[in-house]
Amino acid sequence: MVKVRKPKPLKRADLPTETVALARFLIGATIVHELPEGPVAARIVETEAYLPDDAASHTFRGETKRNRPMFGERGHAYVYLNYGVFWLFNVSSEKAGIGAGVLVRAVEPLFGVPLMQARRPGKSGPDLTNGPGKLTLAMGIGPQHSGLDLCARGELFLAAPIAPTGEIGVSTRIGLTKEAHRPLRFFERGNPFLSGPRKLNAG
DNA sequence: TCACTGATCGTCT
DNA sequence: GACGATCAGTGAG
Repeated sequence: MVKVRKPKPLKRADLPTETVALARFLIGATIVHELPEGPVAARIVETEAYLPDDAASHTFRGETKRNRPMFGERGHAYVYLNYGVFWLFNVSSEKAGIGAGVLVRAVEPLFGVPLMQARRPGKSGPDLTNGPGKLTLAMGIGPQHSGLDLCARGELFLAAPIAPTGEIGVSTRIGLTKEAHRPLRFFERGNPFLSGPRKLNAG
């Protein structure tokens, strides 16, 4: 009988206290979600940093009811509705009182792939999770998780990498109209689950 | 492989 | 009342 050890949440003390450092740190880390149907887990392969002085960030104009989680201690979830259609998943990244976060843009499924496919009918392979709206759909992440502590053993949390992380590439962020020139997107080079145009993934 | 477009709605002005 | 950290589908080169 093989015992399967459940992954433990990352300790908050292990997370970098600065947004760009955290965005890099999270590449390769694991997202675990205990769905009612069973557990799903995935490896983060692409992130974007949204800084405190960043006009592209939701926190730029100050704290509101919606973006409050981004002003919390690092390691909390901020989930919001984008274009009225998709939920996007972020991790708060600085000390309490400073509004900043890291957007998770793409993941590589590790466990529970059939459950993910059930949530994205007709999709398979990279198409399952290679975008910020796709991965929340596949993994069942939604508004009910906004504000959740991802360093605590709950239904949704972050865990350490289960495999070595490849070389990290850097590019400009995707889909922005403001501050689009800043090199604040990070990704594992060569990973097939990356989002965005091919040329951005060369860097 | 890239460019373009419609869908859709909570949040803030 | 306008906007947006997206996606899927379509059509051109």
